[in-house]
Amino acid sequence: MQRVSLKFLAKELGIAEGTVSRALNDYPDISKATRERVKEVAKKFNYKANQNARRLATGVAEAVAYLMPPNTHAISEPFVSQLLEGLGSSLAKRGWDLLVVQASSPETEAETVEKLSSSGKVSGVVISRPYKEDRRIELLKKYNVPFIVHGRSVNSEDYAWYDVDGEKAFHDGVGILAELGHQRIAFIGAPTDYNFGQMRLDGYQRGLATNNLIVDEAIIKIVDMSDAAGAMATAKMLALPHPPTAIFCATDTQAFGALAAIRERGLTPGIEVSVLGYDGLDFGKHTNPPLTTMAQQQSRSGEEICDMLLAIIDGGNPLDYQELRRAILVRRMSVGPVRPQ
Amino acid sequence: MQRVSLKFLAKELGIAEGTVSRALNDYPDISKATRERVKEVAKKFNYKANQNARRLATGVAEAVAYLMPPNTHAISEPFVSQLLEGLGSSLAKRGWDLLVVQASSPETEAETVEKLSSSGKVSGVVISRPYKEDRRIELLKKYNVPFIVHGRSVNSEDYAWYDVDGEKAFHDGVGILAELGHQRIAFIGAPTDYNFGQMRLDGYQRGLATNNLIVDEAIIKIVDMSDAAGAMATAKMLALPHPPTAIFCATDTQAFGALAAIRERGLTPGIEVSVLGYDGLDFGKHTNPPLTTMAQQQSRSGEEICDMLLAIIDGGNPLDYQELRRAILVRRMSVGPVRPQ
DNA sequence: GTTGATTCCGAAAGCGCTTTCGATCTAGCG
DNA sequence: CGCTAGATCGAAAGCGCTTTCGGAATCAAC
Repeated sequence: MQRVSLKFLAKELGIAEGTVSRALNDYPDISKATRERVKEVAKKFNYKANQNARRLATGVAEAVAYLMPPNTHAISEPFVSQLLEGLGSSLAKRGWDLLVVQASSPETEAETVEKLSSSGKVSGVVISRPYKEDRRIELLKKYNVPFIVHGRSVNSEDYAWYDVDGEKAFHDGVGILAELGHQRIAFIGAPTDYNFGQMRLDGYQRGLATNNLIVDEAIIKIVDMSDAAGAMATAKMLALPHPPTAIFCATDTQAFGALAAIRERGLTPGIEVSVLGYDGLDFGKHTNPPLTTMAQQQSRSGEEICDMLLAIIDGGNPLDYQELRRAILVRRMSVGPVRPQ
Repeated sequence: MQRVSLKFLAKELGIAEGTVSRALNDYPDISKATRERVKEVAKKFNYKANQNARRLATGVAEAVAYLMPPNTHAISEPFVSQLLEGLGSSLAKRGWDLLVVQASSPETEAETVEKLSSSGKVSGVVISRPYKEDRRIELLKKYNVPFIVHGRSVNSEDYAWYDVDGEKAFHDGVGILAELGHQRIAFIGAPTDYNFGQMRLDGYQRGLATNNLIVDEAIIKIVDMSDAAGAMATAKMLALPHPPTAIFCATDTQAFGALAAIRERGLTPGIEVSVLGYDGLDFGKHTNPPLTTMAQQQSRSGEEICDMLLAIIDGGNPLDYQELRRAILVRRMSVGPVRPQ
């Protein structure tokens, strides 16, 4: 099959290559007549511009990259899926491409970012779940690539981000539990080198203070974000002489494990021990019992992040794009009033 | 920041541009001495080749696209996530890019495939969940793009695919249920314009025949692949004068809904009504009760598909790459022996 | 009929890289 | 010492597109 190129069309039409290009791109200095003629022939031969040539010539990539979180199996996490979905559909409207990039290992991550930045493959990038101090962010700034961080690092003043206020959510969540009479509220947290892990812990602790509850390190566990880790942490805490009456988990997945561990011990989650999750996974509807959790209000984050990024690519000031969203409570069955002993 | 290009390096080194390029690409006609000198300087200035120029010059894209299933919210489905994850990591090893492409609407899907094929953006594509007759497959064949279908269409002789034998799985699943004494086994299926939907239905029906069970259209429902649809179908069937004692669902998500509907009616899934799912979602561990389901044996499908695709891109014959995997039973709690009336 | 402004298009350069071809230089050999 | 075969590298063309620049043609106006 003859590759149909601009040259081919030009020959076919008997006009110059540059003219064809300008006609296709709606330059004003091409008469309506020839423009239409060109477009017609282009359609007839099913012409599609070679993107690589186009990108090389214009210098714009018309593509953005999503840099996968640095741990494994991240994409299986629902938040990544949702984000990708939003990004993809927003980008598609504009005719841009979405690149999904995985650093093969944590060590090559910097390399990956550098390559992404300097190779001209993308016009912007979005990253998720930053560490407190995140090297990727520094690199992105250094290379002057438009980017959005989904989440925030500790110093987040000088770049664009989109985040949900986990600190506040955990503070408020403790309040909700306290109001139900819970005095011993455990915390199952995520690694605190992730900033979100730290912030949720901070919120939890501030929540304890606000409600005049004592901090007990024995019922604060920082573990992996898996159901197994959540289950193990829960089992340990339930075996304590003075076990918690409520458990607040940094992620829904951990909470799923917590529910299982509670049942495993012959107790009923939501009655004898309350479990509060965070993430708002749909799937929580189907756990036993359905999981009460904190969720972002509306989940158009992918689209919103995409819009922010495109605005910055178009010359917007990154500092104008820092969005903090609130989490709200999704009431299901895993949280209840404290049981009188 | 001065963009460091080949020209820049050449000037810096005092040698020709082409020589630098060949040195970097390990051509044998460059002396070891200059090759090392070149690489050193390249590293010093942090040179990264402009991918667009490179792709234009070589004519190879070094990228593959994953074409999202044509319905909405597909990426949230775990199978897509897993697939993407496998594809991404395999590609990363080779230094290739993964493009995630969404057709903005079903109508533009053909257009999307055409553009993908003709624009030189990718060297190969993978698509999921084909229809019985799938236009995308025809286009891909027509444009002669290397591709792998995750799943199969009705006529699957002349292209490469990777599939799990759903027909057999459903046939065998019915057998498992029948062995437990179930005589009225309902089927909640997926739309049969998807070939997998048809095949699972076929398997179910053949399973009935094998076990000498009668076909009752009242307990065969083809619905959307959502928990809500599964719940609604289940509720209707349970209200029948002669309700099923077991329900076999085409997807785990539907099965989640089925469990809910059964409980809603005051019955206990796994005791009064058995539910068998299909997909092997991890999450099924956490339902009430945990979901028994059919799953692919090992789930390296992303990597395997990637390897197949790369082999075809490297000149392999697509017909050598047709892989059929078996599903196996994951025993949990939602399936039990039939209850004597 | 000349001038000036417009409109429209052709020509050509250039994006940054790869790759072929041939020139130069060195070494080996009779 | 002359000749040939390698070993190395420079030069240049080309990938397919965009975009600037200027020339030709048309038109209006004096």
